[in-house]
Amino acid sequence: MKLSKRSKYGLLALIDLAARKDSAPVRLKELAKRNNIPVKFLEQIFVTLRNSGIVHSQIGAGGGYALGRPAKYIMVGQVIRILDGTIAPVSCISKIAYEPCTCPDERTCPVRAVMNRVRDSIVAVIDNTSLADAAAQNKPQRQRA
Amino acid sequence: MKLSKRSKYGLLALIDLAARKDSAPVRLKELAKRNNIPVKFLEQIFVTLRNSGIVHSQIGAGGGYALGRPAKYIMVGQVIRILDGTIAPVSCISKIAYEPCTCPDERTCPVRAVMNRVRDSIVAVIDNTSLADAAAQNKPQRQRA
DNA sequence: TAAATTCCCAGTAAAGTAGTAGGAATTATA
DNA sequence: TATAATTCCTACTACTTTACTGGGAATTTA
Repeated sequence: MKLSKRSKYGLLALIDLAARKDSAPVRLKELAKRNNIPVKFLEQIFVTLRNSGIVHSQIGAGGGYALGRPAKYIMVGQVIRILDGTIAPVSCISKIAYEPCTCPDERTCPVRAVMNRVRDSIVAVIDNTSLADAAAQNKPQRQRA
Repeated sequence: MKLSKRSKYGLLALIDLAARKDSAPVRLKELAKRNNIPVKFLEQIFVTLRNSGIVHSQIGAGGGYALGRPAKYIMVGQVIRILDGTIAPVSCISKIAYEPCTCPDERTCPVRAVMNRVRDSIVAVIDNTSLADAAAQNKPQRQRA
């Protein structure tokens, strides 16, 4: 049930982008440094994100990355699916990456039934949380003692 | 976000046990065959389950495994934790296997915050579904066209 | 032209996953 | 008591995934 570093790093950097007011391109080096991520690894991650349209890039000196659309329209779930592949805990319930499993009868498989509910509950969170939501929730922390 | 085969196989076999009326020990061979699981692999899994008290075993001819307590008191979540380790998508929110992560500030880390909610939603499902529930829900299927 | 940046491809060490293999210990039954 | 059936235990292994690292080409700004 683990989130890969790819997704974790990707989300951290994207949320960092989302927290900015202007949409000027930000250098990868800066994103990496601020979030304590190996630069070359983040580079790979951002190429993938760019190919999916999550960010767009500006090459050359003074270049960098910016979000491809407003942060409130980029869902955490979408980022994870792009970077990690499917969300489904077992491949036999995935819509985008279905693969049959080895259980005797998929239609009555009780593990499949439970995992279906697990998947739904995960999706309910990550597909309803945008980068903007995520960026907002660490700033105005709920009151504390 | 994947469930390992270990957990999947373990759950399948346990739910199979849970679906039986009598509590006579069942041979591993039979459990493996019925659920299409490599015997030797299932053997390893059941040794772990036995060490955790989920099942108890009877050695020798005519021996086998039986649930350690009634199926309604064994939660799917407990089995997964035993076989796969922690549930938490990131180790920095795990109570049983906490490890610091690399983000600049764990207290305000937005990824951590989202993953906390993901973890809670997963746990809400798997810690409220017993083996008995799982065994029951494939038999009396909700009405179908 | 020089510096700064993204882009692209390849390699790699370590860990995790999903098993296999072989045999010792224990027990029921004939 | 012998035999067959079973669990128990340890070790090994092939494969895949993860998390990087390295080198350099292409592009743009100044």
